[in-house]
This record gives sequence, structure tokens and C-alpha cells, in this order.
Amino acid sequence: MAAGETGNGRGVTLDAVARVAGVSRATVSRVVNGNPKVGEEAKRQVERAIERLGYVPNPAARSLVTRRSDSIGVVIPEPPGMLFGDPFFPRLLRGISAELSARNLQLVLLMPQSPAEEPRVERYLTAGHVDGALLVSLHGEDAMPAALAARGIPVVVGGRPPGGEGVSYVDVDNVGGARSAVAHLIRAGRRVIATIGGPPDMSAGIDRLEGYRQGLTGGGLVVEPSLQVAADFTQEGGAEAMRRILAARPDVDAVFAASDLMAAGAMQVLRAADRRVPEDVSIVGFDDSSIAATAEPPLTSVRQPIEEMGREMVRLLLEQASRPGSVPRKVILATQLVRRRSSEGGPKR
Amino acid sequence: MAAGETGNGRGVTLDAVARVAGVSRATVSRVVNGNPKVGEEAKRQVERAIERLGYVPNPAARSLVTRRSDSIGVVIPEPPGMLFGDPFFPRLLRGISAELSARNLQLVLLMPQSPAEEPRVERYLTAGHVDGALLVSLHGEDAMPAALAARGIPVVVGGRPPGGEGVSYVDVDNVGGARSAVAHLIRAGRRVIATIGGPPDMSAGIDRLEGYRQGLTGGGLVVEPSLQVAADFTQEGGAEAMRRILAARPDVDAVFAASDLMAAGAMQVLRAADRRVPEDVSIVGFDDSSIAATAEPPLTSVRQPIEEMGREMVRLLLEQASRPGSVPRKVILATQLVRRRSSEGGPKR
DNA sequence: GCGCCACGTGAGAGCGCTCTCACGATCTGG
DNA sequence: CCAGATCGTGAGAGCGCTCTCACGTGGCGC
Repeated sequence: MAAGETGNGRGVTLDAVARVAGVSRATVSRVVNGNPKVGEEAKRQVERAIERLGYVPNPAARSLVTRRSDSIGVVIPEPPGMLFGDPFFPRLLRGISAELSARNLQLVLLMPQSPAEEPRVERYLTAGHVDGALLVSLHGEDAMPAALAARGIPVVVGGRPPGGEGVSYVDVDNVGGARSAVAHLIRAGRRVIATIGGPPDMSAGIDRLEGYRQGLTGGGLVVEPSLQVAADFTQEGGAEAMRRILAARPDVDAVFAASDLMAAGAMQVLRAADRRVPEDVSIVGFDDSSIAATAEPPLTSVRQPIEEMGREMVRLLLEQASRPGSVPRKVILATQLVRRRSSEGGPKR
Repeated sequence: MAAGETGNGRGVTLDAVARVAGVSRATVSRVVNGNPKVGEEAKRQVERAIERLGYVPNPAARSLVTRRSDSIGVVIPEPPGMLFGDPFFPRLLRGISAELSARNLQLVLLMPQSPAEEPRVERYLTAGHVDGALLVSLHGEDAMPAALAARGIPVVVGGRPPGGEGVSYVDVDNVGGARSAVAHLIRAGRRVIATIGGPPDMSAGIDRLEGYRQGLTGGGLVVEPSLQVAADFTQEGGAEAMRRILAARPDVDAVFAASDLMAAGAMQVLRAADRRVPEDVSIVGFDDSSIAATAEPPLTSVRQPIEEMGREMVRLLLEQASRPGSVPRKVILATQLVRRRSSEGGPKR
């Protein structure tokens, strides 16, 4: 009686509970699902029986009749996940997970490790395993959002989809973040401001470049092609870009890098070229990842609310699922400039 | 006929396929599941019908009868996941995901964000949603592995569980990695080697400290308490520990930090104290995370095969699931020292 | 030439749950 | 005091699939 009384619940069915409680299956089901139309006495009996038998509903059986799976798929293609070296990925997942578990939904993670695996993922998502899907944005045009939407499964994309905008998405304000970074540099007296951009086929790259241009124009400076170099978000790419910039424009006195990793690469090159940061060249990165605080000097960077992005994706998805056929919506979350030493003080002159 | 012929498969049942193909449900089921006992002609007909109708099996219905879910749960408690600031977490997930999808299994991610959520997770795992569970190791004693095992659900832990060893686990060779780091420092002529350890309630902390001691002893040096300071794997913790070490042992000429983040913190403090790295003080970290390469000077570090750890966890889990009641096994994966500038050259003398 | 053995196939019984519907009992209003 | 509404409950019909079992049918050995 001490132990073993409450089994593990596996194999205990609704029917068994009903028998023990002396009621019908329907009544037990009502109790389990919180249906108010149950008498006091019956409810008590059922609860006791459930407790005693350690009953746990069989999810498959339930799902079979309700036609819901109570879980949603999160698709993160391999390369982007790794690119942002830093906690981007875990933080996004964390936000998504938090919002999901608050609603008693489960998270099925799908990581196609190559384009070849995408059909598999798509098949999985459309087979009814999930009630909706969250996709993190991908390079260039991606057919998946549209394909899923066409099959009637609710979809929300994280990060503005580079292709069309026929799908709901959540993104951080890349344009605004970049703009404020540049404005900050101008305010500090910098006048020859270069940018190391991201890949031109990713919206984060495109939008941050756009913000850079707006920042210059807004500050009364002119946009010059010789000050713009695209890279790939990696440290090595950032270093290479910085070399090119130094060669073309030795008079550069500030750099806005579209990622912290690229900023770190740029800083190495500047150091090798005997340019002091921030005295000779000011630097601002993007992401406010852990290397920003670690760098020497600590890197001014644009912080993005990644957890919040995850949460918002879930909210948008559920909203979408609750009324099918509604028009795609987009949500843009504000970014924030975090000032550190790499952009301190005015120019040397 | 051009479009719309193949629907999305939702709502198309086995029965519908059977009718179109002119066979029974059983035969269709056989074809779908690759049962060889089906005639050529029938098989062809069925395949055609499946294609035409866009049939996709209903996972819930299948799961209801097979009593398998074809998915496994991965439990990652919040704090540890974030602690290793760097790609530890995504990389592990990537390894797990790769191995899982090769076997056509799905990954359900559970991130209890506080101990209060653990019962929820446990209930989920035992309700039959998953065929097995992968847990990443946790602080101190954790009841979950035992609880799950008791309820008959296969479990594999990532990282040696600090408590008992009554459960299968996969870990990297923390002891060996730390030992080789210290051996490397000794070989370079260092004699006063301090360590900044991890939390003493985490196996990674314990084992790396043990490896440090073995390294010293193996190199003919003595283990001195004044050279050992425990921290929490964070950069700030590493900095604080370094200050303590400098105060107690100004003669220190090398530091083995149990994480790269702590090594970075230590380097900042050394720089502030006008000690050159590596000339005055050599440093080796652990994890070989992205900040190791980014640091200035680049940080020598112990690399761990994280993806492989994920893959191995899956293998072990499936092995365990295939024969229930088998004894717990453990798998230890080798680590590798990656040399960079932070430990270059001999001592200054 | 007859029994026997594959072999391919179909009928049908569930898997455990939800949900509609019908029913008796109790309550309300005129 | 009775019609009608209200409430709690149970019976039963599936949800879509797998799998056992039994049933032809043809080929083979002796």
C-alpha cells in the first residue's frame, strides 16, 4: 500500500477510471477536460480514481479525435543558426519555448541540415503532426512558407522573408537599429563612416545597410560606395572587408559593422594597422552578442530583443491559427543601442 | 487536371486510397509500411492512388495502435543552456537532430525555465508523447533521470550526472582534456599553474579540476590549494577569481580556466594588472568556443566534440529502448587541445 | 491425382479518446 | 399543478490506423 499503489499511469485508460469511479467514460472525459457540466459528487469520485490509478490521457487517442496535436513545429535551417555564432539561436528558442509552455503547447524542433532535407520537413509539417509552424528566415527566396500556407497550415516567419511578404513575420527593427548606430557616430563627430554589411540576400543584411544609408543622409552626410563593403557575418569576412576599406579609404574614422563578429574581425585588422579604437576609428557592431562585452575595447552594439521575437512569433501564430484566412501581419520590434568603449569620445583631431 | 488534382492530403484516409486502388485497407497499409507481402500489380495500383490523392498517414491514428510516437524528448533546463554562452547548446542540438532525422525520429524540445516547471515536463514525458528522453546534465542531484527510468521510459543523460551513475550517459573527457591542458603548460616551462574551476556541483567543474590535479601530479608538480579558485563559468566570475589568484600568488605564471568565458575574464584582469599574455602568464581555456579565436591574444583551449556527443546520446538511447532493462552504459568522448597564442613560448625568465 | 504449402489478400476487431444525442430528474413560471 | 426549461449523465458512434486471422489460389512433391 505504501508503494506500487499508484502505477505509472501507462495502460490505464479512461474506461478503467470510469469503472473505478462508478461513472461513465463520458463523465470522466468531462472531468479531465474541465467541462463544468459535472456534478459535485461525480467529480470528486472521478478525481479520486484518477489519482489512485495514476491516470494520464493518451495523447494519440485524443489527438486522433480532436484533430489537434497541441504542438507546433520550429524550423531552423542549419547554416543561419550557426552563422550568428552567438546566443541568437538559443535565445530565440527560449522565447518561443516560454510562450509555448505557458499555453501548454509543445515545441517540435526541425533542423534540416541541407536543402535536401527540406522536403522531409515539409512533409512532416503537412502530415498533421503540428498545428502550426515557425520558420526562421532563410537566404534568398524560400518556397517553404508559401508551400505550407497553401496547404492550410499556419505559418509565421522570424526575420523579414527576403522574398515576397505574403506571409506573417516578426522582425527586429534592423533599419532603425542601424540608423541609430550611425547617428550615434555622427553625433560623436565622425565624418567618414564606413559599413561592413551582411550578405545582400539576407534581409538582415539588406535592412541594416538601408539603415546605415538613412543614418548618413539624416546626419547630412553623403552615401559613398567606397565606404560600403559586403561580407558574410563572420569574423574572417569582417577582417577582409576592413582591409578593403582601409585600402580604399585610409581616411575612415568610424565603422558600422552589421554583426559583432564582423566588428571583431575589423578590430583585429585595425589593430594590426596601428589604428587605435576608438581614438582613431570608432566601431559599432550589431547583435550585442557576448563577444561585444568581451572584446577589447568593449564593443558598442545594437541590441535586439530576441526572446521577445520568439514570444511574439508564437502569439502571431496562434492568432493566425484561431482565425484561418486572416491577412498576413508583421510585427517589428524596437532595437536599442548599447554604448561601450569602442565608440567613446570624439575624433582625434 | 493541371492543378488541384493532388490535394494536400489532409483528410485523405487509408480507406479512400483503398477504394481508389480497388484493394482493401490492409493492403494499402502494407504498401505504406513497406511490407513485402504484396503483389506487384496491387502495389502499383496503390502507389498510384496514393500519389493521386496525395495521401499522408495520420500520425495520431498510427501512434494510437503502434504505441510508439516516433519522437523523443530533449530536456534542456534553462540556466545551464545559457551559461555556456556559446554554441554549446546549438551544437548539441544539431548533433542530436542529425542522428534523429537519419532515423526518421522527431525532436521535441523541452526547456523548463525554472525548477517549478519540471513536474510539467516529467508528466509530459511519461504520458507517452515520446519514446525516450535525452536530458542535459544539471546541477547537483536531479531526480528526473531516476523518476523517468522508474516509469520505464528510456533515458540518456548528456554530461556525467553529478549524483549517482545509475543511468546511461555520454560525456566528453573532461578529466583528460584538463590534464592535457596542464601538461601542455608544464611542457612549455610553466611552474606556477593556477586553475579557475567551475561550480563544484557540476560534473564538468569537478572533472576539470580533477584533470588539473592529475596534470600537475603527472608533471611532477605539487597541488596547492592557493592556486585553485572556483568560479561559475562566467566571464565576471573568471575575472574575480583571477584577482584572487593574483593577490594570493603574485608568482603565478600560468592559468588553466575551466571555460573560455572565465579565461576571457582572467585575461582582462591580467591586462589591467600589467601582466602580458602569454609572456608573463600563459592561459588555457576550455570549450574552444567562438570567443577563443576572437580573443586577443587568441586563446589556447580544449575542444570538445559536442555534435558527436549529441549523436552518441541518440544512439545510446535507441540501443536502450530496443532492449529494455539493459544495464546503464556510459560513453566518454575524447577532447583535443587547440593551441593558440595565449600559451605560446616559454616563460619570461 | 491429391494433399500440402506458400503466398497474396480481405474482413474485422480493436487502440483510447471525444462528442453528439437522448434521457430522466430537478427546477421554474404561469 | 403541469408544461417547459435546465441540468447531469450515459450510450454509442466514430476518429484512421495496424494486425491477426482466415481464406482462396496456384504450384509442387510423391
